Amino acid sequence: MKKNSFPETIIDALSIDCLIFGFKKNELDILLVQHGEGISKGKWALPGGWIRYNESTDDAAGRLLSDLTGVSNIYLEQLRSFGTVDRYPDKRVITIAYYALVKPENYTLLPGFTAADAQWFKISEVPELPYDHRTILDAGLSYLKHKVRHEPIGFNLLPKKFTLLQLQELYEAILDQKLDKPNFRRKLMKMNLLEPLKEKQTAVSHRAAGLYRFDKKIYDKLTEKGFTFEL
Amino acid sequence: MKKNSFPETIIDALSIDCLIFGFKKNELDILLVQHGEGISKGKWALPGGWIRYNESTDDAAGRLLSDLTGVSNIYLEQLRSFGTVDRYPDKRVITIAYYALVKPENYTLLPGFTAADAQWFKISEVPELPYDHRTILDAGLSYLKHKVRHEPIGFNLLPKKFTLLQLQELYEAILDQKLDKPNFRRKLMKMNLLEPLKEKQTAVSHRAAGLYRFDKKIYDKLTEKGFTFEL
DNA sequence: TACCTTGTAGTCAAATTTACTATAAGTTCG
DNA sequence: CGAACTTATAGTAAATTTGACTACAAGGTA
Repeated sequence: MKKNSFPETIIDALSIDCLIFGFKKNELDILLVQHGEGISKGKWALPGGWIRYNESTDDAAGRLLSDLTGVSNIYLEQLRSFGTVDRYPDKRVITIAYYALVKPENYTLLPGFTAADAQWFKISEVPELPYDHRTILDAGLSYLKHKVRHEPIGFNLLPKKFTLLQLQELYEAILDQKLDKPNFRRKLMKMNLLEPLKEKQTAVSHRAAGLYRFDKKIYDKLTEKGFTFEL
Repeated sequence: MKKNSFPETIIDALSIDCLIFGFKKNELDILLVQHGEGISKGKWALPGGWIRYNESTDDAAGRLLSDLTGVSNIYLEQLRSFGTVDRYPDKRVITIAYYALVKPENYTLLPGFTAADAQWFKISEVPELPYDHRTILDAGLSYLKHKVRHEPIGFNLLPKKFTLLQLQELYEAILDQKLDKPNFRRKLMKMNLLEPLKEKQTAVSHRAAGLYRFDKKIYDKLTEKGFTFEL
């Protein structure tokens, strides 16, 4: 194919916007950046950018994400594109939205970003967003809510080792409903999806819970045999 | 916003491709068109086209669909975009894939199309497709398989009035598995989603089955009350 | 040691699923 | 006409899953 001679050249009718979700203190968070210029100056918005001629859209989203967090092995998937005529002022831009799930280990932003540039917000405290970013966020939230029940992606929001209660509280936050502890526990355990570690919680002022790990290899093996994750 | 002075101008780095599904004779079908020019000349491919500056991507997909079928009230939704660097030869083009579900009533193609231009293919008999169209088709099929179990969209592939067996056979074709007749029937009926008509099948060489209709208003009302379709 | 808090096991009725059997209502063929 | 056939529709019963609980264990704190 004809390669563009300036690989940094971008496709100007098409952008990427990222929904970067995190989970801490039993709250779902989202990472926003502050715009330095343009009519949305000073407003918090979804981090985004442009696609270069020599990178796939997936790569472009990955690059933007790693520019913010410095990490590249983060769960990242396309949501869908948003293409109404008037979504962006001044010129026609269609955007492809991606969503990412970030573990607490990767919560720190790349040095160079200050709290004035990029910041985690609780979902319930997201400020007014420019363009159609609120629409994109709502679409992402509702997709997350659905997806988390049919695929084991929630683990990407927890540390590598976690307790069953942490997992339950994650689900309660995303699905926005209380769950019964013994029943939740039993359901998960019956799936044979979680690998129980020989470790326990430390530094807690109550009986320490056992730690578990999610192993994608186990999940893939079960899936081959016809297992489907449902919660 | 700055309007483009030539509304027919298209965005040249971005295209639309449509997965148009149909269902007949217990087989899932897809509509393909034959390319008249370019390196894919003579090959059957997904119908597609370009997005104009003054239309949303949804509208562009609707326009392409109605150009083929002459009908505009067809179930149509975005799948997702495909944006690898090399997916299209000669220049960088990212495509947004849409999928549509077509009722038998709308199976006839618009006059002007001959069998040489556009044609329904059984899913199991789709020829080799150009570019990444096979990837797009597979993504659409797997999404359809998932979606049909969680939302009542299958009805868009059946005539307005249908029997329970027709519905069951539709599900069997999409999910690729046999289902138990009495159990399938009971499950559907318990949802109170299907409106039984006072009519029966005609011109069948066996006991005529009752006809049913899917009413989106009923579904919306149930959904408000917390009902979720699951099969 | 008493008393919190959270972890983990177990119980049991209700609801749902699964795998069937049975019967009804038409058609077709001899 | 009636036996054979096909599909429709109703029903049944065991097995499994869900939902709402109770009970007890294992720490830590005062």
